[in-house]
Amino acid sequence: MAKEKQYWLMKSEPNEYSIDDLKRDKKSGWFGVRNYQARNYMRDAMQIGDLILFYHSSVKEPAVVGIGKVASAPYPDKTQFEKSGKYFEKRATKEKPVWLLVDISYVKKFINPVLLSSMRADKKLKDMVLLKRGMRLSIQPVAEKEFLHIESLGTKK
DNA sequence: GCCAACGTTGGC
DNA sequence: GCCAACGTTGGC
Repeated sequence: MAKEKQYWLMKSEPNEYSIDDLKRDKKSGWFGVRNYQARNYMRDAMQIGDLILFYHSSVKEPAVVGIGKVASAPYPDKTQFEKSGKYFEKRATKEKPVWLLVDISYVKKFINPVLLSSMRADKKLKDMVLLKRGMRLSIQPVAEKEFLHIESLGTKK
């Protein structure tokens, strides 16, 4: 049941977890997602090998800053069991976890961050989920042609 | 720091 | 099951 490769965009605040953190760690669990739609993408849709646009949000110049890759099957987010942590989920049990996540591995950091403002101005990206009004979902599907275009913008000298 | 747009919660 | 109130996200 090998499906075609899929593409995603995942937002992170760089003071929480940045592309440089991922570069250092090589691989990391995507902890702390507490939105059902984002969880469902990780739990039901993502496949090992899918590529990720790594996006920095809540900064002066929001931008896609690099690429990652889905590196695991979904598994329970351990932070939901940490009673004193901010991600604690009282409805969750070990048998029935509420929140699942996948591991993301580092692929590359862009030479040129692709700014949100330049993506908005780019006709080729006019249908991107990210650019839709009111869109704040932290994990979003990305079309292949959008992914390839952003990758070329980010990596060209 | 503001605030629009969403998502979640909880009373009824 | 509705919906008002509240909380959060995230660009500006």
